[in-house]
Amino acid sequence: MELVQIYQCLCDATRLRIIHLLTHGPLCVCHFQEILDIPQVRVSQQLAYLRKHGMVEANRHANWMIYSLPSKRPAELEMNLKCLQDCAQTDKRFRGDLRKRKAVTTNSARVSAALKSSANL
Amino acid sequence: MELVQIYQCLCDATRLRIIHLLTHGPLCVCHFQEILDIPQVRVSQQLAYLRKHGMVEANRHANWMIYSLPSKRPAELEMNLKCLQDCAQTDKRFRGDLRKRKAVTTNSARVSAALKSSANL
DNA sequence: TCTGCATATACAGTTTGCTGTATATTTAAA
DNA sequence: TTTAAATATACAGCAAACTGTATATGCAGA
Repeated sequence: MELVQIYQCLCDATRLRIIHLLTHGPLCVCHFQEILDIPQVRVSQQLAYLRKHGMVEANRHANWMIYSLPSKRPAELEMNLKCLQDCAQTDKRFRGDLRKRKAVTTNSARVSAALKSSANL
Repeated sequence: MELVQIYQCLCDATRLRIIHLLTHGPLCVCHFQEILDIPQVRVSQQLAYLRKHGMVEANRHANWMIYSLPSKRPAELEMNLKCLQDCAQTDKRFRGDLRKRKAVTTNSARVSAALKSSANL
């Protein structure tokens, strides 16, 4: 993976929030929708972009598509994800996303089983 | 500085090489031109983009414009620059740029004085 | 097999960005 | 004050990306 492609994936606010959320574990589309508070189309479109660029992996569980970071990650991606996590810690928006994330994932019992079985972090 | 803006500055191959070069110290436009082997216009345009986004600072020394990273850098920028340096170490292209950089800066005695007086790294 | 839910894709409009050509600006020196 | 060197800007063409509307796909249950 080219370094510049990593930055291309991170250079849009929505994608950046998606990737940041994924550094804390897999999520399904409906979760992104709720956490980010944006229409389903936009979530799917950005996820398609990230998939196309090898930045995320998708696994279907019944009706839900569970997205996660690639299980095998080149060094430069790993470093940048770590850097992103560090930077996000002091940012209001990212912290808010994580708060919502916790609320959303603990409430949806049906999906959480699928999430667990997809966890590769 | 917003994190996403940092990634926007790094998401173009030319800009990425420019920023990487600057992590090793200030340079003037003609140096970029020679190291990157691209026309002067493109260098100036990308530098204008970076300046507009607060990613570089410019100082005139006689005919030359010396570009450098901002003297005061927020934490998230500092972290990402460090990460970039780490990632670049194993990349052929970036290593080649640094090799050229060394050759170019040691050869142009006239400009090197200006470079030294601008060094804030 | 029909229905509903979750998600994806097609398409179009608009914006942003990259590049090249031409021209302008700034500075030092003759 | 003219000239040349270094750099910047204006403009246009084209490609890429973001967004919304509409529609399609895949899956599970009745």
